[in-house]
Amino acid sequence: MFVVRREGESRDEGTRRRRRPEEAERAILAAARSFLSEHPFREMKVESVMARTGLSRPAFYAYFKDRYELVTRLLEGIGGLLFAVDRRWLVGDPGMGREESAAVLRDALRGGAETFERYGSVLRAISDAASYDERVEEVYRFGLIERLTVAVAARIARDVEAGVSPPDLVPQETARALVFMTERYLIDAYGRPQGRRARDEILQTLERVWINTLYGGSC
Amino acid sequence: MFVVRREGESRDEGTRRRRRPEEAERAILAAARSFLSEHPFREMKVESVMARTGLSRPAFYAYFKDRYELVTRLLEGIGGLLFAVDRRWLVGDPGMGREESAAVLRDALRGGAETFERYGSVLRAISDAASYDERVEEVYRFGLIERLTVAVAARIARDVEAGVSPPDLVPQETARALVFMTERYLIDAYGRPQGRRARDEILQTLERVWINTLYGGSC
DNA sequence: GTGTCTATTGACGCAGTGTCAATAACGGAG
DNA sequence: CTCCGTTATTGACACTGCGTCAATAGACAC
Repeated sequence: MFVVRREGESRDEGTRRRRRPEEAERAILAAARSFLSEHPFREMKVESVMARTGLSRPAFYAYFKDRYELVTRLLEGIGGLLFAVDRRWLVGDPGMGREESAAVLRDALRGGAETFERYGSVLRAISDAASYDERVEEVYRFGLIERLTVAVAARIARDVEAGVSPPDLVPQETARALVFMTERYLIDAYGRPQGRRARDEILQTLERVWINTLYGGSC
Repeated sequence: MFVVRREGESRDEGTRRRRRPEEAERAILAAARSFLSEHPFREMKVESVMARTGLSRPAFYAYFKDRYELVTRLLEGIGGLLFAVDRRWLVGDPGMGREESAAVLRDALRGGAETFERYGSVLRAISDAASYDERVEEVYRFGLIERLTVAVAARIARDVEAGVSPPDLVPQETARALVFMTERYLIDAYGRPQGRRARDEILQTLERVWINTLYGGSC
């Protein structure tokens, strides 16, 4: 007799299935992503993630310390993306002048928005988890958001220095305000299963706030 | 013999203390405020709040359904303040022109910042709790933040109509972005026990973003 | 003093967590 | 094909914090 088994299919009663550790870990991460695309972080119990893997709840703890470590692992890679898409503007030379600076910034914002469009549910989960757990807060708020803020502040400082942006701008504070706005606004737009709003209006609005603040008149 | 008892002092072994329901409720609310001025919401257990009242943990449930109802009650009153201080700008007539609109907006932002300076720890707790509990999310995100957004959007729409703000502004989206920014930025600045930053820089930054976005050129 | 009302609490069951010793699937050696 | 060591997996346990309820005991009226 031959018994054909497909991936994830349960076996005859009373038998287990054994995977390579790396494979199980990836399965758990995938299960978490899948769960978060349907439910908010507050509903993510270890049990409900493991139900999507065919493994038991205790197996989870062989791979992750707790669900906070799990979401932290989901952030890996995504965080880097946010820097990557912004790099051209972040490290750019303000010598290019207002018009070109604004154009490059526009590209960076478009890239950021695309990242949120793709990974919105995970980013929303991390942002939520940051208020649940000190270590997630460390990684997200201080490791990612704050690092982005510092990079943006440095660029703003150079713009002020070059006379492209008005001199009464406080780079560190302005950067913080703009980064916070972008984070919250994009999570709101793309972080929920249901309500995805008009892409053009979202980008147009972000561009307007950033560009008028940095490259508008001193009014 | 006379025994002098001060408020909150424990009595002889084995005796209880009985208060008027209203008094007990106020004591619990005060204990929660006090706790939140020292610890983040994630550490607020029913037990640790009740420890500050001299009452037992189960007594809590005679007054509140759970800790989420507790923080919701803490928001009452504060939410109204945020509307009150912004009222002059929110209901104002854009016929006054850019300069005066900007001046009134500046006042509104100052008022909002003062509210956060005073109630920062509670507002931070509510904002955190909103990701823990659906009902808090309802009250805070949709009841307060969204209502503010709608009011701001209405004012922006009038500004656009009057030609005070540029015509390519999307009122609803712009309002959302600005309100989110202000909320997160002020919670960051005033919501933690430790780090209160320079008041002037904070206000100057908020003003700049709002005013350049709404009353700056169309750039 | 006696009785009534109700604020208060000890004790319970529950949900979800994190751990560990025992189990059994896999893979290599013979 | 069989044996055997490694280790992925899990049943069962203890623990934390929650929400409930019947029983207890202050306060006040008479």
